[in-house]
Amino acid sequence: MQLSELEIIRREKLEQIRNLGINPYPADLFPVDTLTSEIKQNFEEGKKVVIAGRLMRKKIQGKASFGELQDSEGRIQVYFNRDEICEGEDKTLYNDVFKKLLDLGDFIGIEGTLFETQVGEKTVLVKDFKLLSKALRPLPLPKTDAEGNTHDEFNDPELRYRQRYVDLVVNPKVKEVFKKRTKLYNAMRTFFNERDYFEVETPILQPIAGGAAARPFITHHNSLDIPLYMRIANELYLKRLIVGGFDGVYEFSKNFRNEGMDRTHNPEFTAMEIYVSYKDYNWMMDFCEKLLEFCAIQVNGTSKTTFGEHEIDFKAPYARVTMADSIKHFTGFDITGKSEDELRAAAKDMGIAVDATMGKGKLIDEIFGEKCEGNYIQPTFITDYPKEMSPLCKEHRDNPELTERFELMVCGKEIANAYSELNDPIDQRERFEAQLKLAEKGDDEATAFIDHDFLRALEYGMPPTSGMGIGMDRLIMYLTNNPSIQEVLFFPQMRPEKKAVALNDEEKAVLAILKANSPLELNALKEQSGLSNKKWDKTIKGLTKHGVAKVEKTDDGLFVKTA
RNA sequence: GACCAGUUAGCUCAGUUGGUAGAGCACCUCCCUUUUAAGGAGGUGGUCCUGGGUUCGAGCCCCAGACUGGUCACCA
Repeated sequence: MQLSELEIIRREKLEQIRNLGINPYPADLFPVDTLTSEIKQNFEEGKKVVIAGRLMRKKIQGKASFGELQDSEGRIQVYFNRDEICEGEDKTLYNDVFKKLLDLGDFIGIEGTLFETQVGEKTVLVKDFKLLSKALRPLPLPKTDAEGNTHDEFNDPELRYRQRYVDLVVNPKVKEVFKKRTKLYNAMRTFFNERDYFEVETPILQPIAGGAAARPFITHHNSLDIPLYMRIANELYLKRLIVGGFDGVYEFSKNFRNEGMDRTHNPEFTAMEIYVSYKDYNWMMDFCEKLLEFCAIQVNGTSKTTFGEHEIDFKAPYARVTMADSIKHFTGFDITGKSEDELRAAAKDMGIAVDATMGKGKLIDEIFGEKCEGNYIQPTFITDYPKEMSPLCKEHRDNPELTERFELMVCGKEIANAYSELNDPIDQRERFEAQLKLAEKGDDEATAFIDHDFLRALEYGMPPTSGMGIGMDRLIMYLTNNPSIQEVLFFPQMRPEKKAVALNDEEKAVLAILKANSPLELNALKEQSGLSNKKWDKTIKGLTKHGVAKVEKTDDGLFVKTA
């Protein structure tokens, strides 16, 4: 590995620290008793504190210095005075360890007392400090000026996502996003647990990837010698638990879909799914709007949130519009009672690309997606979806062409999807068979396998149940005003960083000679390689460049050795 | 998948018609005992994303590729 000048300097300092008898990575606990936030909130002149964190600023002014210590809560100014730290004659701890050997980013522990400087900055007067962990790589160091402008911000998205640990250290706003994410989870758990709904865990490795239509990741179990799929949804398992007698179950489900990536799609993402027995989708709408109002307030302190140019209010209740009314409102076309051909002609008139394979449901869905969906900025329930789009949803009590389904639209995108769950096992089997036929015809949105065990469960009887799924990543994007899913995932999926260093044939051959006999005199190696002058030159340069071989000059001549 | 943009020091970025690669911060040396994005003086640091090509000469022009971001398409 090629080290930069800065990294070499830090490694040399590490050696010097060891030479002073200081362990740069001590094992023993450090008795932290205060966080920087507590110091700021309950400031008390002269109070003794023990704090720890990264040294993030170091301004040496001769025999005294200011610094900044960053812990999990933020930063506090620290003041290093030579004679406070070194009471005797030996000033090594200040002059050498602090001034020369400590770098920005190093973890240190500090014992000190609180005071305010002449300009009124709350500060820890350092009485003693201890190196807790040496940082060998330099951190980027954004700075904020008096007007709040950030200079040299660490803002390259590629570096930020690939090295999220660095992003979190130097960009405090990033940490806030993830704190809110966890607050959202906690708020939901509180809301559900208060109602005695039961948090469960269901299989991620599934023999049939059911519950949604998406391409799964496939893997293989060696001792069973069967394929297994990473779940694309957990719906069918939660319903089995309702069959088993739980009144309400929920799960935060990491789902995996082997599809394209963009700023709203990551191959793994989180859905919250909840199923409650003896309820229907009307009840679930009431539940959903109360839940989201509660969550927004828990996360942001208010039901209002800003997303891009929009201000959204999650305060309940939300408007409820049937899909037919929505289409009538935005296109003037009434879909009720229309035949497939009439729908296709209408869609075509609206400029929507249609083809002969599209059924009624698909046509309606296209019209809605094209002409209506994007208009719903404030939270709005769209209800009563066409039957063929919803194979797990109960038929509408008033209209056999529709289902008892709603989606919650916010900023033109779906964030929740809910049904009165289909619990008629015969109907369910027929819907699965219909899906199977669609899949055989080549519709890749249709589910190609029938989960017979799920049908068996339904045959034992599932109570009337309403279920809902919420896209957690999308919801937290709204609540933190982030237009990209990568900003709300700690470690978004990225392409592999680098291809492995590829050596060419000459380089491989020379390396093989060298490995058998290292170090080797340079000219001897050259002769053994049998390469022409030019080839040799290129090859040895390539090897040193890749850091696999090293040329050293001694009094006896030039020697090559493996790195 | 298509199109557009980007990739230069640890970080953020300049880089003129193709002619010895720059700044700020960071880093190193020296001075400085209540400063605060930035005290003073001096200095070090480069795979200009990779590989080809054009050229006397390429960070810059041409071709191919990698990665990233954006828009669109596809996909819940």
